[in-house]
Amino acid sequence: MSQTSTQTSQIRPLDRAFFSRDPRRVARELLGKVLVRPTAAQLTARIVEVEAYLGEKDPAAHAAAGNTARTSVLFGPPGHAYVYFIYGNHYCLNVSCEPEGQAGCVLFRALEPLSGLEEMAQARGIEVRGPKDLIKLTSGPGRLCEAFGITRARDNGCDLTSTASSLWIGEDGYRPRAIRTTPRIGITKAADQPLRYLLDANPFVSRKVPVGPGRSLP
DNA sequence: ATATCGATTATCT
DNA sequence: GATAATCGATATG
Repeated sequence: MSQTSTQTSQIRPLDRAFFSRDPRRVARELLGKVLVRPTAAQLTARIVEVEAYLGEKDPAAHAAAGNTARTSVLFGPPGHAYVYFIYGNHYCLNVSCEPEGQAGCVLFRALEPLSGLEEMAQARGIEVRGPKDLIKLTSGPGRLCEAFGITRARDNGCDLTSTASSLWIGEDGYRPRAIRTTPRIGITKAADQPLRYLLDANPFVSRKVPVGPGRSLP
């Protein structure tokens, strides 16, 4: 039994207005929603950790470089997939937010797999034998993209509000209990702002939450 | 348990 | 030419 299963498995898409808002608001409300890849196996996974990027004025955001070939999707209409390649190795998935012209987005950092786990394991190239291995499926922005077969060539610009898309976001009635925020992971600029959102105590989040104010001995 | 490090390439300065 | 919204392996306590 998964951590966040629900009675029905009916999944309905989110509308464009949901994404046409401040990325912080979208990030918070995206927790508990479901990412869907309609393959034969029907890949679905619950969103348990995301980060907000605030557009051109956010030094940590790719959009800070302006509207370029790489970032053009961010400046387009909301609800579309922005996929980029990083460290010569990994893809990361975002969804564009705010009205067209504004470049805010939300990065997907961790998912809890719900269905199609065998196909995810195959895509990840790992064997699932216990809960520890299950976490390695979709816990981390690079891992979840590999599990879902997400690449820039295939998915960048995809409309995530349409069930006709090969990748979309829906909701199944699940309501998160406790939501927590922390600083964003792996960035150097604007690293102090608490723009990472996660489901508290969910085992699939990519890193443990810092305990308290970092105290070190003098 | 945490720390450090190498891989590998698109993108920007 | 330097850097990067990461991962997995290896080293060390």
